Amino acid sequence: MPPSPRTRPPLHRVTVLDAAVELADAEGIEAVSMRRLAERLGVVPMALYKHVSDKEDLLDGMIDRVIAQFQPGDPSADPSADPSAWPDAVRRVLLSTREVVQRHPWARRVIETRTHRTPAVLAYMEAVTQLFLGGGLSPDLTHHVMHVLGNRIWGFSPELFNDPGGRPASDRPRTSGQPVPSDFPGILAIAADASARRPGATGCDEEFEFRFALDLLLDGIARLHASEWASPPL
Amino acid sequence: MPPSPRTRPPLHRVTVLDAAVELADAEGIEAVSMRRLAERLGVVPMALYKHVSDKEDLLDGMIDRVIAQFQPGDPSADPSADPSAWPDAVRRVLLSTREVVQRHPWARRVIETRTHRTPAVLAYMEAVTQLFLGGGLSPDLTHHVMHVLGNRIWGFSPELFNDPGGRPASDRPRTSGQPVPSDFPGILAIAADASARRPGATGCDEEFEFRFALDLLLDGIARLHASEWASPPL
DNA sequence: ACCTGAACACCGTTCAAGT
DNA sequence: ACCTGAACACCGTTCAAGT
Repeated sequence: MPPSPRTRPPLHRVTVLDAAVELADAEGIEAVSMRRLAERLGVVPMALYKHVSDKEDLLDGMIDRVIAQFQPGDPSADPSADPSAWPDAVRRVLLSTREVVQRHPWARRVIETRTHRTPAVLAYMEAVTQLFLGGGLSPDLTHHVMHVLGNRIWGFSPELFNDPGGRPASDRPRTSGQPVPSDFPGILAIAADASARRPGATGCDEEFEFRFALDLLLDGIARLHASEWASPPL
Repeated sequence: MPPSPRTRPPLHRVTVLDAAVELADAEGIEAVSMRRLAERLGVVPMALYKHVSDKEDLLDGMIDRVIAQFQPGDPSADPSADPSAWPDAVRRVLLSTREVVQRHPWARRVIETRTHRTPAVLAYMEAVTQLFLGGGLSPDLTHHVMHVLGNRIWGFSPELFNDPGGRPASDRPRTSGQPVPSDFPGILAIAADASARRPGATGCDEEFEFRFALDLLLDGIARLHASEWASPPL
């Protein structure tokens, strides 16, 4: 039986979000309905709407809770101390990311449908961006690298990269809305570089990014093939 | 007004699937419900169930119709004639794939949720596999390459690669069910090689594949960084 | 063989009302 | 401030019935 309203502590946003994450872990994302979630919390469905504005907001929040578990890299290691250390640092970050995503198998698919840049998403992107910039990569190369990793590894949707500057954006698509806050210097540096490079362009050139990722892969594969490939190589 | 049952030609599976694709293109995948689709076809919702067994089957069929548009490569070019031509051939295939996926923006996300290996999916994978094998890549390297491309480029789910052999598979996950038909020699060669290499293993080592993809990317990025990177390089 | 009608068990979300 | 009840407009799917 559900706990009586008198004994149950009042709901908070995190309580709701974490219960939703638990439910998705246990029974899959398609089991996460407002009604089932409310039932699990011993509450009537409408009670949830005090803590999330609608189901989109619930999903945004669930993803935030997952991304909050990502290790944004070892903060004790100063990347500029040893610029050549960035590949290992990136590898560590992404392998720990993968562990989190494996614990929440529904997360990647949900991340792919999000077009909002929540603070948690921005903070994570900023941390990874700093690894590359700190390693001496140019803002331009870092930008492309974030696209390759974002799309192919995390599942970030391309819209997430659109128009991070604070420009007019009157007829922007349904993406996000709010500009990048100023405490994400790496992301801002990349955005500034991109708009300096292609002045008229808002957002990114998806065609170019796709070809970049593809050629990067094919080039690597060709080299593996040319050398005497024998598994496992890594 | 909907056409009268007398004047409307009888529905066929393709008619239903193509109408669903059109609807998804026009109003997004979330607009594709059995009821809205039926309405668009001038028919009562239940009439659709003669042509698709349920909504999963509808989505499978829609993806089949999209994948059927993929160009499986230029069949007039014999890959073994010029083994070094495979990177260009792959590039052409994937760029044409991308054009199709761009025309159906909902497709990538739906593909990611499919775990069935429909004949169209198999035929496409077979064609790409043959490009690599024909270029002289080992079955093992081809296998890894298909994982990298499948996951990161097409959105194929990892389950799609599981256990393609015709082994017992009594307690296989909910994936697929039917073994690979024998007219996909490239896929079978890869599967045979994989199970010879890791005898006990059923399916693939996701951890290993992930590290493979990641290291391939990081290695490529490091080299771009080391050389004097200046965009556009491609 | 193909389609229909009524029904069931679900959804997300509104509004006005309760404490 | 937080939760509830009743209601609305949707879902996918069943079954038995129609032509």
